[in-house]
Amino acid sequence: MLDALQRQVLDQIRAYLAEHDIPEPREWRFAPVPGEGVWGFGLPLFPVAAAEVRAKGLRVPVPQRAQELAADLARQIQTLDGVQRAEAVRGYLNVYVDPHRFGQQVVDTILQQGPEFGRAPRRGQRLMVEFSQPNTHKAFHVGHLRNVILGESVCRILDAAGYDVVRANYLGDIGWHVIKWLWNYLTYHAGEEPPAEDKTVWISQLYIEANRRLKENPELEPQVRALFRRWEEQDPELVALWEKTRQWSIEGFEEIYRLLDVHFDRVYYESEMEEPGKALVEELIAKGIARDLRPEGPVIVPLDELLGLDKPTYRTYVVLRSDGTSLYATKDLPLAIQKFREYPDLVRSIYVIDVRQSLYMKQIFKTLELMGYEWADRLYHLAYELVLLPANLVREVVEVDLEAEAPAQEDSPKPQAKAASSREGAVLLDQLFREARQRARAIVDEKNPALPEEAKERVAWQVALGALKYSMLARENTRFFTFDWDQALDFNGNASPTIQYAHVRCASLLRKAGGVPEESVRPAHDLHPAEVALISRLAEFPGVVLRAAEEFKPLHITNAAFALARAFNDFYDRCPVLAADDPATRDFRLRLVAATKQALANALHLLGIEAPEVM
RNA sequence: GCCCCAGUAGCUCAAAGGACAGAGCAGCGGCCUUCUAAGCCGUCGGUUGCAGGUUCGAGUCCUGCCUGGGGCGCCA
Repeated sequence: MLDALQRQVLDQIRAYLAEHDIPEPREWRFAPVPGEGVWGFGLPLFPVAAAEVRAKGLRVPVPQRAQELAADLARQIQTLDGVQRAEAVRGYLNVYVDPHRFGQQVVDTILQQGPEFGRAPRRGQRLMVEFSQPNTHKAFHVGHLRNVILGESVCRILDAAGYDVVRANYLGDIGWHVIKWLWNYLTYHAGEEPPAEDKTVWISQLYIEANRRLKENPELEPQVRALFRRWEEQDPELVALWEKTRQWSIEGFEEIYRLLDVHFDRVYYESEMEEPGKALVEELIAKGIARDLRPEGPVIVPLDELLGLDKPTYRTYVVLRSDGTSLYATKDLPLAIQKFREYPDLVRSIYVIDVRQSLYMKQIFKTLELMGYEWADRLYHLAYELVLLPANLVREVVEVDLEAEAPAQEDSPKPQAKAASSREGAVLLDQLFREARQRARAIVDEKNPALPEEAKERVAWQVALGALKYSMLARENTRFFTFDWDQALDFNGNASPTIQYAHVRCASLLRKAGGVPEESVRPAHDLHPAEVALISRLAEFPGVVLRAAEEFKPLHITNAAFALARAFNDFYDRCPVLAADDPATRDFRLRLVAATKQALANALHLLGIEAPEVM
């Protein structure tokens, strides 16, 4: 928001450097100026000084030269309109701006832009984000949650950064797990229908049951294999059942997506990729990219060999089983092609998939490159680490999903035997949601007993879901998330309720004031340090959004949102608004509060978290 | 054997090669006849896994180790 001023400062610096024959650094990056109650930006001059010393062979220590340059520049920049003060401090050029003048600008901008604040102009560039990718006929549990929450937030951030985002889902609607499920259904549950509620639970129970039966009676396996053959032959009756049961799963997923406030623009089905995939494998063989070892072996793509790499890098992978049945790789290749056929203008095709598939993703991308697809370099694997579970939860997950992602070792990282963790089936989503809601509800009852019942329920859900989402987003994508009730549902400190609460406080103030003064106000009072800090946090926000989009990191948004909430709470504590000393101060502060409320809401929106009016 | 990720305060985590490594939780001590205390203030807490190197400057980059996790031709 200080962009224009920063550009002017840079122009001055550039002119100075040119005049003194000093090489320009590759990149300029301003940092906030340190100190309480001041606002501005600083620039380290060490890189410039180092470059000059090197270029001219000076015998001056770099820090000393940096300080000299900073001092020289400070004198010039001091005179720029909008600069309150410029000074050289230990090699840094610090430029302070007038918080009265720019504070007014920041507040005006936010109030004028409203929900658009923090959003960049449209770029006219489209990208696709594929995420969630659940398997039908299986459970949806806490392990799958991180993907959905991360994917959704990244989409919102990219959209805010000006991209047109296509949200894609890819359903694992066929494979051994589906056939096992159908076998169990046909043999033991023929004709049954899932309950209207909890479809997913019912479906996952049948899946668990199928696995249990096969584990206890391995002699039944030929039945499953026979069923798989019927599927391969596209037995109409079986296909009809598959379609019907798949729909049950899909309805269950849609319910979960609705609860999470997630939606998709395009859904691909794994089953649709099978035939194109097999055809593609033949093409790969014909092109000499794949090697057909059938019937003794599978069809492989020997990437390292094709690329002439001695060191194992891309290695070799299998694209088709020796019996001609398909694998993930068989289907991922045509899927990538299909995406670009539908959306040839994608500037990026992003896959939100856990980090264990990094090598596999590289293999797929490289194969497409070898096939000559010019868009292969636009494919991007957005990797995230797994959700770990405390040891006493792990067994339950394995129970739920016998092909679980969770490491099933008793000594998995950080086992925590907390009472809250020992609940039965705590990892299933509906139970997770129920527990979260209950915990939030207990706090709402305690904090705000006067709230009407309906509002309490709504707030409890907003808080519960927000806490869950925030706890998963407020960490580096590449770090493990160890699920823990007390931590995921911690409502204090660096957590979403703190941010929501700040939003509520803003709302409350504005309600009591009876609205926001409409006219722009230039603060005339001495701005309190807490006010200046709050304003500077507000001004940072649009830049944070762009950075979060560049790096696909909602973490930057959580950091900014929490810092903003803290700055507001500090302001709230120290600066009376309704009872301000004079009407002008009150008006400015009310507008500042309204701007803060808007910024908090916009930040929460990017995280997929609701901003309540009351709590 | 090769590759990827992580290692920062007691715990969970931040920190775009830049100013004194910061938050939260936990602990201790304060602040509610004044806009919601889901808050604020203070305090305690650090050899950033180890050893070198590059740089004016390294938690961040490079090399080598250590520890933990993950991946590596018919799993998904």
